[in-house]
This record gives sequence, structure tokens and C-alpha cells, in this order.
Amino acid sequence: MKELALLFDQNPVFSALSDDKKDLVIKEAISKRFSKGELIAMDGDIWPYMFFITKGRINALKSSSEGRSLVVTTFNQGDIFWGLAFFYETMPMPVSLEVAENTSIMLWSTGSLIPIFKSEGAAAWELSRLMVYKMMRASEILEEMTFQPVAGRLAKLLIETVRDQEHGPVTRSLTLDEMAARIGSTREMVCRFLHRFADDGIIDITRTEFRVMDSRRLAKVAANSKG
Amino acid sequence: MKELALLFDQNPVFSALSDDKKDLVIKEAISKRFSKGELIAMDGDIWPYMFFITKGRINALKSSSEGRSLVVTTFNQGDIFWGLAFFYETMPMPVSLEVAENTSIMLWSTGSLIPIFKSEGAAAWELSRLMVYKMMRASEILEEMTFQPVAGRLAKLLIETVRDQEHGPVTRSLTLDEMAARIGSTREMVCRFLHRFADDGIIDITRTEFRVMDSRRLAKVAANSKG
DNA sequence: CAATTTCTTTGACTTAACGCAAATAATCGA
DNA sequence: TCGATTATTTGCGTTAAGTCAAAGAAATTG
Repeated sequence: MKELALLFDQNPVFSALSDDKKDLVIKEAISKRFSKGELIAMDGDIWPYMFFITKGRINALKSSSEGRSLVVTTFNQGDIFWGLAFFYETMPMPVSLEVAENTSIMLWSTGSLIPIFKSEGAAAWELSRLMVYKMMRASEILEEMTFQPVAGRLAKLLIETVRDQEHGPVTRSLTLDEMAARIGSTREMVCRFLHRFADDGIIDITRTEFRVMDSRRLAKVAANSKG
Repeated sequence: MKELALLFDQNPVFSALSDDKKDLVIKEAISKRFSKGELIAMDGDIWPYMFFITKGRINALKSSSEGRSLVVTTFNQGDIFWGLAFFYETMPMPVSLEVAENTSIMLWSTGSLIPIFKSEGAAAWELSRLMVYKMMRASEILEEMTFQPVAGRLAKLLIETVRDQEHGPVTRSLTLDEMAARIGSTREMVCRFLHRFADDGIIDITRTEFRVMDSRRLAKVAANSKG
């Protein structure tokens, strides 16, 4: 339980709680476990919960009436999120929550947390800040999807993928379908642009791994200056 | 000043304040006046303010590196909004704020409101709820722009436009450019789809006014069931 | 390790949406 | 009321992106 307390204290919202309220919140939580691929909630559901990830990873995704889907964001260990119905009883989920790898969460329903937030201004304020952050992300995604062509979005995804990894060749960890879902396109398009980047000498690519050869130009493509 | 107090009390966030804090907030406000067309803040600015519209209307819009722009939302009398830098010092505006008609606002900088929110959990909580609402809108827009074809977005706009008006012919109050900016397209496209709708008998249209003839089918187009 | 399943890759074709340009109509300002 | 400006409308060509289909490579599994 020490690890849990540590995680809790790293979260900006929960760490703003007074100690006794923190204990109360932990006491009221429901623990759940999900395995990869499970759906925690579906787009359109009324799902009045807030959750905190103690271990694992969850994708938030939208899907069109046809097959296409768009991974809007990923929640990791230590993150919190919520169904909109946690705040407005009648508001449906704007995304589905899909478990990306085996995951444990703590869950609260509306009733158990609202009085606490209302009495603890600092935590409610941090919650507002967190939401501002989410809004900024949403805004970025909207801007990319609306104004950026596929090549730019893919370039940006590549940069993000490589950022964490050390230099050198990187094992392709995402399938074409997964990359497509993250940039709102199709596997064929992703494949074509990857090879176009390779033809241009921006990346090197094999069926199983790739490596960024010219990160400056990749950044240029991501920024849309198509020179 | 009675009207102002009334407006204040209708706003969910400010009305959650205790009376003395409410007075304090009003006292700290800076009043400003803008005329139609003025830019209050630009996309990318660090703009650490929160504002409340006492009269008028403000559009929030994104623009691409080329000319295109997208009106993301409109703020009306009684609404509040903020620059992201109000919450995170370094966060730039995700949209520009353009005055749609002569407008008066009250303005607060970060420092004057934060202590109040932190001490008044109820108001901070309402602020969170308001943000959830904004997130839902952002999510809807993203979904429309990503998965809905232009025809569907235009149909939805028409429905919203007519909703308020009484039945019968409606003067076209938005130019094609303005409609295009609201659905993320171009004036030519809007024009074409309007006339396609007319050919299909869904609406009647002249150069200066239009009228919905078959709202059921218009709703169908908006919902994407292209039958 | 053989067989099946899942991924990747590529070519050929289709389509929605856009840009440009020119013609016409409405509106505004003096 | 006339001229200038601003909007609308349409034809035509272009393009980015998507679908479909099929072949070949990895990965997985019994």
C-alpha cells in the first residue's frame, strides 16, 4: 500500500487533499482489474465514475459509424479520468475506454467524491487545472485533424514514438492499424507515407523496425512546412 | 448595476460564491469594451485572464497557416471563459477571440481570482463542471470534423440556425464564408450543398433567404443516414 | 515445424472536397 | 441613384485521401 500512497501523492488533484480526506477517498474507492482488450465503458454510455490508474494503460477512443476509430488519448499509471456523467448526470461518454494492457484501477461514483471536492477548494481547483490541460490536448487534436494533412500527423507521431527510445533503430511497436487509429487515417495510407519518408531519406524502414535518419526534416514535415 | 448582479447570479460559477466573495470579485474586475471585429486575444498568445461577458458576443476561432478558419464556439452575454494561461502560466491560447458584435466584458487576471477559487470549493467545483461541458463540446466538434462529411455538418448548422427562428422563410443572416468557417469548409462547398439540398426538396433557397421544407430529411442528413 | 492467422506492402481505381476563375446579383456609400 | 464593393453561384480541373484486392512476410499456436 505504500506504492499506492506514493502514486496518490504524485497526482496533482489527490495530493491537494487534506490528509484525512485523502484517507477517506482511498477508503471509498472500489478496486477493479481489467485485462488487455476489455472495454471499461462505451462511447455513449452514461458512466458516472471517476477513476485512478494504479497500474497499466487505457486508451480513450472514438469510433465512426463505419469501422474507423481514433485514439484520442492514453491514460497511464497515476492518471485520473472520469465519465462526463460524473459531473452531469445525463451526459454520455464522448469516448470508449479500452484497456491497452492489463490494468488495475480505483473507481469512485459521483456521490462519494462530490462533497469532498466541494469542501476542498484546492483539490477542486487542481481538478479545473487538469481539465484545462485536457482541453488544450483536445484543441491540439482538433487542429491537427482539421488543418494538418496525413503526412504531418504521421510525422508527429513518429517523433513522439522516437522521443522516448534511445537513438538508433527502433522496433516497430505499433502496427499500421494502431498508427492509423492514432492519426485518424488508414493502414494503407500510413504504409505509403512511411515508405515515402523512406524514399526521401527521412527515415529508414524495414518490415520490423525503423530509424529516423533526418529528424530535422521529419520535424519540418510535422510542422507542415513542406519545403 | 442591478442587471449586472442578476447576470452574475445566473452564472453557475459566480453564483456559487459566498456574498462577500462575490462583492470582492466584482470589485477586482476590470471593465472593457470592444467593437465588432476587434481581436481580444490571438491564437498562440499567453493570455492569463478570465472574462465575463456583460453584453455582446465573442467568437472563438482557430485558423490554419493558410487562410482557412474555424469558428469553434461563440460566447454570449453571461458566459465566462479564460485563456489557458489563467491556469498554466506558459500555456498559449488555443483559439483567437474575435468580437462578433459590440461587446462589454469584465476581466480578471490570475492573481485576483485564484485565492478565491481555492477557498471556495463550491465555485471551483462549478468551474470544473463548466469545463466538462466545454470538453464535451470540443469532443463533439472533433467527432464531426473527423467523421462527418461536409453535408452532414452543414445540415446540422442549418438546423441550429432555424431552431431559434419562428417557422417560415428565414433571412440568411450568415454569409457563405461565415457558414463555411463554422463547419470547417469553403464558401463554394457551402453554396453547392445548399443548392443540392434545394434540388432534393429539403430546403428552399434564394439569394437572400431560405426555408426548411423537410426537417425530417434535413435531420437525417445531419445524422449521416444518407438514405 | 507446419498451418493458420495476423501484418505489411503495393497497384489500380474511386471519391469527397477544394481552388481558381468568371459571371451575376445584392448591398452600401456618397 | 449610380458606382463600387461585397456576396453568391457555377463550371472545370486538381488533389489528398480512401477503398478494394491481392500477394508476400512475420508471428503464433497447437
